Amino acid sequence: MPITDWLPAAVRAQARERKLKAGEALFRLGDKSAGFVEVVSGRVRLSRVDRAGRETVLYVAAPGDTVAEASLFSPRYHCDAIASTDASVRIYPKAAVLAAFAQDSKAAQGFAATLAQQVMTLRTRLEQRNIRSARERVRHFLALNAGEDGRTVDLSGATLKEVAAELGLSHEALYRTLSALERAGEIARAGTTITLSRARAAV
Amino acid sequence: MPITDWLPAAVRAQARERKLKAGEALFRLGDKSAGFVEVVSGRVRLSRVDRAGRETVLYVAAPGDTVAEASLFSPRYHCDAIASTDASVRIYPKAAVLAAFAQDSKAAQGFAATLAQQVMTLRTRLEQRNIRSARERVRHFLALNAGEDGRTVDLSGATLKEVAAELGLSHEALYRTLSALERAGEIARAGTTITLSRARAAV
DNA sequence: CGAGTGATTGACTTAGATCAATGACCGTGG
DNA sequence: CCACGGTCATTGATCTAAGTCAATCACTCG
Repeated sequence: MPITDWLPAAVRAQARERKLKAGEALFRLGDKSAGFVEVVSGRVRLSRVDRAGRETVLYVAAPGDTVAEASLFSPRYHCDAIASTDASVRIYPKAAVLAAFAQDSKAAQGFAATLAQQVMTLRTRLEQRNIRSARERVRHFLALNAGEDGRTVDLSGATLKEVAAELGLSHEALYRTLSALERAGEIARAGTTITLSRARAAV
Repeated sequence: MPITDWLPAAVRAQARERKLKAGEALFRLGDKSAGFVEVVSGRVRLSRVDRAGRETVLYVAAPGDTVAEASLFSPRYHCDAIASTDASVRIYPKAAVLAAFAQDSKAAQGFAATLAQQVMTLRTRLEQRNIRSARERVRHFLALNAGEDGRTVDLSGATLKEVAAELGLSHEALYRTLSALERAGEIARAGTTITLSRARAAV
């Protein structure tokens, strides 16, 4: 869900760019919230540090991800944001965003729609993680990512390693599972595309 | 995030109640969207059925959960909603909700805030699932759920079995991990409460 | 032409799932 | 008032799927 889908150009124009060195903090728990953030390059992790000094990672944002949307409605940040690699980000000032929402209810709806969509996607992904078996997990993934025709999955743009990470599997496990499915005749692979065979064992 | 936190009473008053028998569909993919849904009792699953007739579960909603928020912004539902048990739900009519948002930008913001909060929670939960080791997973959970003092986790209201499900562990694994942590002196347990010991090995 | 990365496959190990059994509680119906 | 059925909490034994380590091949990029 690219940010351009819902954020009015007028607001986007007010973004502040910022470069971060690996290890540098973008904001810290308790800081006054400046706005929400889009990661342009690098990785930024959100985390909390407990009394014992131990860091608990909440999320690792990759390019294209946005974080701290909730800070729009809160005076302070609720966790730390730290660059895991050299990174660059865009900060969308809270005041500008909220003003846009107040004036233009379409913009607010677009924002809500994007968030609702994300909630759905995340719930689905979480559901996926409840599946224990690698094979079932991969089937779940393929079923959900099949294109219009319901039987073709196009991976172009993502490496299998990335898919493995999304599935919560080691890349080796994914390779093996895919070959097993292929050997079993459930899928056929051609380069960047996977085709589901119609003949499927009943569940 | 209870629905009363953000949905204006005027809209709540317009909810339609509906009872479902186990197996009965609340809506189906492609149906015109009536509004979003709060599950009052029972379980409702969201799923899709692929060409081969195989059902892929996207999410299982329990009492208190809301589903199909995104349908507010879409003319049709994008999946099936089927009662897994006898269930009752409340449907909040789209028109009423959207009208409230248009008139009262506070309501729209409240909605967005709730969604943003959920996105954060879900991302965190997903991050948790990326942790392979049961022990680390439990530590992550405890660190995130520690109360104000940063070292007390109160489980009242949730059984350990429920916690295990949330963590994506078998309940046995959770029991064992907790006893191991206790034996190791990392935590102390007293009935429904778990206390983190300050003395923690450095990471 | 190396260096770096993805894709793939083999061998080995282990953490956690699964199956099982037990005790503590709790409500409830006779 | 108590026996009975149900659920949670807990622990033991066993098994296997998936992680980890490792090696190879194909590419691509300066």
